[in-house]
Amino acid sequence: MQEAEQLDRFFEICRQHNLKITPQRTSVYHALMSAENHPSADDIFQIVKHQYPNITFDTVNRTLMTFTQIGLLTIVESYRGSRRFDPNFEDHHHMHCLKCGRIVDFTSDEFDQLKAPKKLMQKFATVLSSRVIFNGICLECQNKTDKFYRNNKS
Amino acid sequence: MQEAEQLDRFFEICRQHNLKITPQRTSVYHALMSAENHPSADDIFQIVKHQYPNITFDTVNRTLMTFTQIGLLTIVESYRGSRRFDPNFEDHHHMHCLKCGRIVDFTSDEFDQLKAPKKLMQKFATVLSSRVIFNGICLECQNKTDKFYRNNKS
DNA sequence: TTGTATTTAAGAATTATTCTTATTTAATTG
DNA sequence: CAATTAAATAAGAATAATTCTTAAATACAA
Repeated sequence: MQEAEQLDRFFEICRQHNLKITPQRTSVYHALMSAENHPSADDIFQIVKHQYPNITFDTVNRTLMTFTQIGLLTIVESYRGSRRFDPNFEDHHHMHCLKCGRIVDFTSDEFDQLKAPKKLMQKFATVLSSRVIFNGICLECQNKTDKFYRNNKS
Repeated sequence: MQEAEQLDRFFEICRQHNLKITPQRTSVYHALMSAENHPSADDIFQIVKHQYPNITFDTVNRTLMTFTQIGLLTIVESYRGSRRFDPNFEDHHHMHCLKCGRIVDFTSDEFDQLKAPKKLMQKFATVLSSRVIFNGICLECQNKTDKFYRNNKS
């Protein structure tokens, strides 16, 4: 999607949810689209601060949570550290590095098709999404000597 | 495994890692074995406090992190809230309720067999574990009217 | 029984997130 | 193009979760 189209889609979705289109919100959305995978609220805050030096972390974080509520984002599963967001709605799966906390996306048609067992559905009314997660050690971390918790700090 | 056997295994693993067998550690281990699925450090703290009223949260939490390092536990993936632990090393998978944050275990021979795509392995030296995660709304939460973030507080 | 490295309790510090309140502003309407 | 008003923001305090620092206590090896 082109940048202009993306912005139009953003404005459209805000209108659909009666959210005012403020410069701050637009800037947060912009930062998100340009951010590396799975940014934290602070990552986005640092970017937006360049444009709006007076913006507060709370505003950025609240905006991200609002975006999550209206379906512009999801929150990524993690093992600790700060919450991380994901604007990528393409089907995809995650590999976590247990040393550095990096989360790498990958795609798999096979994994996209997995269905929840029927037995499980007796406890759950609705399934909204699914994901396959691998945990391991990335190449960069392989030679580091630091100890690590089985599931480590991000 | 019987309770006595479990304790013996615990002592054995502590010895292997040169960890002293303190009453506090033993109590934390005990609480873990009796806890409901995926307890938080505070859940365990509340249990252990009955036996050791002077124990601090820090001791319990540090002990749990130590147990994680020596492979007695894993940390469960989550979308927010406090860290949750899992002493269950049987292969299993998770369903998260996005409203109440409950995490339900389920088993699946099919899911146990999933292999990371070869392409991914160019970025990762080692794969240690994998899990399939479903997100949805549990039956109990289905009729609640509260708003919720796409991925909600635990 | 003694020595010592480890572990603990206590409390302070840090990190992440959310709340409260007064002010500002987007966007609707006259 | 004002005036109105509900929504959004900034600022700072509050809360929640976790980790650090230090001095005292203790497991256990010798």
